Amino acid sequence: MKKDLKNVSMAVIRRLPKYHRRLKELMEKDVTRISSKELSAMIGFTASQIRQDLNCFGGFGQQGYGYDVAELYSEISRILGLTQHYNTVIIGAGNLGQAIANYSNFEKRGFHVLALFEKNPRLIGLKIRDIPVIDIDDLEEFAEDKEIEIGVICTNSENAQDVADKLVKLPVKAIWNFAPVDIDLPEHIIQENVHLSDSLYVISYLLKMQNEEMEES
Amino acid sequence: MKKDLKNVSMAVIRRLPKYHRRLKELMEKDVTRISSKELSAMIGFTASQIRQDLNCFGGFGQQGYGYDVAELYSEISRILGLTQHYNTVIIGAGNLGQAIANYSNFEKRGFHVLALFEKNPRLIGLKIRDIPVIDIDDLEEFAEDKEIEIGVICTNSENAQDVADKLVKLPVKAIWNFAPVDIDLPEHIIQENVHLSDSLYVISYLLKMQNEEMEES
DNA sequence: TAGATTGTTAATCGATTAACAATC
DNA sequence: TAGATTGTTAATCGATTAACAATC
Repeated sequence: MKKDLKNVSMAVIRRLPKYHRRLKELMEKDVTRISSKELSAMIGFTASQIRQDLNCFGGFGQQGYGYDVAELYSEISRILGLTQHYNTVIIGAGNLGQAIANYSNFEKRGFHVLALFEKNPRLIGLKIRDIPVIDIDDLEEFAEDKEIEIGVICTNSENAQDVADKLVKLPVKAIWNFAPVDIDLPEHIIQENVHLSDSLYVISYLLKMQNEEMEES
Repeated sequence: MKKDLKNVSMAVIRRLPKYHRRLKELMEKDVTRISSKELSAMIGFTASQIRQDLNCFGGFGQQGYGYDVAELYSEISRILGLTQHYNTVIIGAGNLGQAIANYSNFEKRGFHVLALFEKNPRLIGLKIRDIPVIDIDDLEEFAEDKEIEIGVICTNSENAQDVADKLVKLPVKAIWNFAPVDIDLPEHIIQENVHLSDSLYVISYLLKMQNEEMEES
C-alpha cells in the first residue's frame, strides 16, 4: 500500500508532526480509536484534509471505524523517520545550544547529540547532560571516524556561514540553523531554518493590526 | 496609497521578515537601489511574487528604477510594527528563556523584556542582562500597573497551559509559545508557536527520503 | 443488516506566475 | 527619447474542501 512519496507536498509534510503530537496525547489518555471528524475537532484541520493527508502514505483507516490511534502514531513516526537514529552535533554552546542539548525528548526520538562545539574557552570542557563541550577547532578531528547526519547552528549571525561551510565539509547531510541569516549551501544539503525573529515579527504585525482596528471603532 | 491590509494573506505576512532581513543586509553593503529581479536572485522568490507582495501595502517602487533600499526597509519595518514598542515577559528562566532574554536584537526592534518568571528558587533573583528573574507567584502583582503585550512561554509542556491561562488573565494580547504543545486560548489572543521538534522532524523526514533514494540507485 | 466512516474523485478556492500597459 | 522596471490584470498552478461510492 506504500505510495510514491516523492509527490507529497511540503505542506502535507509540515502537518505530520502535529498529527504525531496529537496522537501521542490521545495515547496518553488511553484513547484507542479516532475518526477523522473527531481528530478534526481537536486539531483544527478539516476532516477531509486529514484523510487526504494520511492517504498520501497509505490507507491506515478502516471504513465505519476510523483510525487505530496507536497504529497511526507508529505509522507517522515511521514516515517521519523517527524510528531511525541520527548523529548530531551542536555548534555554539551558549544558552540556545545548551537548551537544545538539554531537551531530552530529541534524544528519545533518535537525535543523538554527540557533542557541542564552542570557541569560548570558558565553556569548553563543560558537560551538558553528559554531552561534552569541545573546542570548535577540534571539530574535524572529532568527526573523522563518525558519521554525522545533522549539524545544528546555534552561533550568532556573523559566524553562521563559516560554521555551515565547516559542517558541509565534514560532511553533514542536514543543517538546522538558528542564526537569523539565510545560509548558502550546496543543493544536496538539507537546510531547515528556525528564524525566531521572523516568528516574533509576525506577532508584531498582528498586534499592530489589532491596535489599529480598535482605534477605528 | 495605503491599501486595505485586512485582506493580506498570512503567506505574504510570513515573507515580510525575510524581505526585512535581506534589505538590512543590502543597506549594510551600502546598496541603495534594487530591482525586483535582483532581489529575486538573492532571496529566491520570483520577481513577480516580490512585486505582488509589496503591492499589497502600497507602491514603493518606481518604474524603470526599482526600489530604494533604505525606503523599502523602513516601510517594511513600519508594516511589521517594528517601529512600535511592546512590553514583554518571559515565563521560564531556563536555557531557552535566558537565550531569548539575551538576544539583544529583540530589544532593538522594540520588544522590551521587563522580567523573566520562574518557579525554581535557584534561579529567582538572578539577572540576565539587567533583566530580573522573579518568582512566578509574583507575576500578577508585577503586571498590575504595567501594560504587557506579549507573554513568552519557555516552560515545559506540562506547565504551558497553566502559564498561558495566567498570561491571559493579566491580560496579554499575544502569546509566543515554545513549549511543544498546542495551547487553548480565547479567540482574540494572538498565538504564535515555535515548535522546535516539528522543524526537526521535517529534517528527519527529508533525511529518510534522501537515504531511501540512494538505496534505490 | 444498518450505520458509520474511510479512500478517492471532482469542484472550489487561493496563491503563484506570466504578461504587458503604464511610466519613470 | 529609449530602456528599464514597476503595478496590475489575467492565466496557471496547487492545495483545500466537498461529495459520495466503497466497505467495514
